[in-house]
Amino acid sequence: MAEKEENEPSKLKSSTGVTRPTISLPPRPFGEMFFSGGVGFSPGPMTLVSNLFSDPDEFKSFSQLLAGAMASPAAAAVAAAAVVATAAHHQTPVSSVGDGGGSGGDVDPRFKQSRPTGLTITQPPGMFTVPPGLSPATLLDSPSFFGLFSPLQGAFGMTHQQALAQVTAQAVQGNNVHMQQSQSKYPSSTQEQQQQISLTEIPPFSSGSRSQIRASVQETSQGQRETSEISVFEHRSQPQNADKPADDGYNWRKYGQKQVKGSDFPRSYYKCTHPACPVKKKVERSLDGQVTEIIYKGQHNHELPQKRGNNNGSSKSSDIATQFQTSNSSLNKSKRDQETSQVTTTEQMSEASDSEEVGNAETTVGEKHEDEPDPKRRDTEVRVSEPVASSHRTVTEPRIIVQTKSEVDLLDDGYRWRKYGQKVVKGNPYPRSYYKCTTPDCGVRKHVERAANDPKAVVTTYEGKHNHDVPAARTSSHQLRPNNQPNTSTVNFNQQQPVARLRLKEEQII
DNA sequence: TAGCTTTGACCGGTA
DNA sequence: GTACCGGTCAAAGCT
Repeated sequence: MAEKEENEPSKLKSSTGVTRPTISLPPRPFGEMFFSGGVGFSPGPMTLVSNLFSDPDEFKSFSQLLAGAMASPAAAAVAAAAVVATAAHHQTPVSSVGDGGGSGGDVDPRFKQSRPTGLTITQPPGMFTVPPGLSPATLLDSPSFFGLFSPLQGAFGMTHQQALAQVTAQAVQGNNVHMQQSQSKYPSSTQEQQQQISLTEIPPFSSGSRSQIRASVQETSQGQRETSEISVFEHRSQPQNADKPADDGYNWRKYGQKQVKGSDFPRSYYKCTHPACPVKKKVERSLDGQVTEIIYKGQHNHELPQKRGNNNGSSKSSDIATQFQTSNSSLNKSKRDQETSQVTTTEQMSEASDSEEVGNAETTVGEKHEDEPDPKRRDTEVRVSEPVASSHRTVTEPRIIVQTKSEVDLLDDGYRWRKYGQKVVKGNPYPRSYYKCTTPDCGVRKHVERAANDPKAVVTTYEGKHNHDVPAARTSSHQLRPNNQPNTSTVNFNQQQPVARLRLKEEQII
C-alpha cells in the first residue's frame, strides 16, 4: 500500500503546481551527468545550476555579502535576501527582497551578471527520499556527503537537502539513467516566469524501485521568490513490508510502537538485530503506510549484513549501502577532518535533537581514535524524512538531525528557540546558526549570523510566523517580536503566508 | 521452533 | 510530588 502511494505521480509535481515542458534526453549514467562535467553531453542539474553561476566567486556567500552589507545598507538587503533564499529550509516559501532578483533595484550586480535575470532556485517541500540501501548515517558519514558540495555550498548556498540529494545521485552512479530534462524558455516579460531543469526516471537503487532526482530552477523576473528546488525521491514498484521501511541493508527488529504526542502517526521502534549493535531507529508512518520520518540513533558496530540474499534488489541495495559505508575508519577519519576543520558537518548541516550535545561530541570525536570505544561519545541521531502527502500533516523536507540538547533559548526575543544547526560559510569565521521555535507545531525558524568583520553585528532572519503567543514567562521589555519588529529593516518575503521577515540589528554577543 | 510483531505495562526524565 | 511523555520491556500471538 505504501508503495502504491509512493508511486503516486503527484510526487513528481512541483509544489508550485506549475506544469513545465520537458525535454527528453537519451539514457545516460546519472552520475556521469552529475559529476563528470565533460564535454559532449547534457549536464546534470547541478552542472546546469553551477553553470548558471559559472564563477563561484561571483556569487558570494551570505557572510561575504554580509560583510559588505555592514558598509552598505543596500548590500545588506541583498545579503539578507541571499540568506533567506539559500538558508531558508524550505518549509516556508520565502521570497527575496522585492527587486533583489529583478530587473532593477539595488541589487549586487554580481547577482545579475552571474545568472540569468531574475533567476531563482526553488525547492518545494517534501521532495526527498533516502534510497534503500543508503543508511542515512552512512550518508552523513560519507566524506563525499560534504566534500562534494563545498564549491556549491559556498557559491550557491546549497542546503543539506541538496547536498543529500547529490550524494544520493552519486549512489546511482553507474546505473543506467533515463533522464528527462525540461526547461522553459527564458522569460522576456516582467511577469513571473520560470525555468526548470528536471531530471526524472532515475533508475532504481534496487530492483523494483525507481528513484528520481529532479532539479528545478525557477526564474522570476521580479525576484518575488527566491527558493530552491532539488528533489530526489524514489518509486518502489515492489511491495514493501509496511513494518520494514526503506531497506538500508541492516536487519531490524521492531520492539515497540507508540503514538507520540504531536504526531498524527504512530512511531515504531526498531533495533538492529546484529548482536550487541546499539543502533536503533524510529520510524513514523502515515496512516497509509508511508514513512514520514526515520530517526537513526547510534552507529553500527558491524559490517553491513551480507545475508540479504535477494538476488537483485536487496543485494544491489546493499552494494550501494556498502559503497557508502566503507570502513568506519576511513569515514570517521574524514568525518573528523570535517569536524575539526569546521567545515560542513552533520551538525552544521542538520537540525538538532533533544538528546545529543553535538558540540561536545564533535570535540571528542575529533580527538579520539575512531576505533577506540568512547564512553563519552554520544550517539548520533540522524533523522530523515520521506515525503508524504497527508491531509493531517505534510512532512516537507528531509531532516537529518544531530541535535544538541542544551542549545535552547540562546537568543531571547521572547520566544523559545532551539538551535538545530550551524554552519561555517566561506569568508566568515563565525558560524551561521539556525534556530527553531520550540513551541509544538510552530514552524518558525530563524537564522542568526554574525558579520565577518564585526562579530557584534548580527543578522537575524525569521522564517515563518508564530502561531502562538510569546511564552508568558519569556516576555520581557527587550523582546523582539519577529512579526512586529519596529526599527528594523523588515521585508515581507512572501506574498503568501506564512510571513517571513528580515531583521537587521546589532546586538551584544553574549 | 525460531524469529518476528503486537501491544499493554512499566520506567525514567522532565516540566 | 505529580502528571505527562517518550522509550523500552516482555508476554502473547503469528508466520
